[in-house]
Amino acid sequence: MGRQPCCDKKRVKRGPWTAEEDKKLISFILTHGRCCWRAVPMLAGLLRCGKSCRLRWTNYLRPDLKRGLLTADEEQLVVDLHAKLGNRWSKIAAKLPGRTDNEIKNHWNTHIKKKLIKMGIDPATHQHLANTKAFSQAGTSTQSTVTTESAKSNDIAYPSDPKGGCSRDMSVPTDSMEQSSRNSSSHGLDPLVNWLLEAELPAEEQWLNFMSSNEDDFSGIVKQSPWDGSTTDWLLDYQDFSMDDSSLIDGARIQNSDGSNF
DNA sequence: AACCGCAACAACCGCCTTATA
DNA sequence: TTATAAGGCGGTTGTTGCGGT
Repeated sequence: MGRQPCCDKKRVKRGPWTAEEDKKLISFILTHGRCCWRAVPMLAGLLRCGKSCRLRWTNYLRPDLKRGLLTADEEQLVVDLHAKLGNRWSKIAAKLPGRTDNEIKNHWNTHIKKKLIKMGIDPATHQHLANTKAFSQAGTSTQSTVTTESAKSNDIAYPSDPKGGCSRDMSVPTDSMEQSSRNSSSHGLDPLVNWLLEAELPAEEQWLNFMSSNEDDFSGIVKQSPWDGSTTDWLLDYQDFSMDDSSLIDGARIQNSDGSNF
């Protein structure tokens, strides 16, 4: 007996979400909190797969999401964490509040990876591409797995970085990353990275938990949700959008009333 | 103006893990 | 203990917009 599909693919809508669908989903979750995702489409009046709803909410509609490109510091942290954790995007994302695994994964693949390659770093292993002529001729260290201290510029700082990145012995073989992540004190990570790896950051669900326990009390949501003062403004703004207003989808998406992104 | 190639990112797919009956 | 449902994760694909020709 095979696994059942998560939804009837013939009956669900696919592709980009419309503003109206977003509105329905947001409205539903604001009213009921997050419950069983499989039931959400039906209850919210959406012709979408529950999984699709979850993804849309998690990666795009959650009010605590930061929008826009990763900052240099965030990018640096991603590199450091990736060196330790590998492609565990959800783990990495957990250390960057307001960022999603999908966002980080995309940013890695489109930006960071290229930067590292340009710098002569293998993005997979975080080691210098030792066998490339250019770097071996330049006398670059060949086996140091690299992470960094801090990013003060847009460039990722790496040892032997021709642009002058800082150097540090970070010889953590990729294969042992899992082990290293369990015992981060065994090597010389930044205190910040260590702390981030060990600390349980506040869960984004906190406010949702609150919502779940106060489903009938919207005043409470307005008082305590991360939307804070801009909450109602945003909701009003959102509801003012025309359904055909594709700028909502294509542009900076959801913005505070002062124009700043969430 | 039209076409093409590329980059960016939203969304999907399939597998894995976890919870529960 | 096992089967199943549901959520979560990571890899991949599809769409869109932009710059160059």
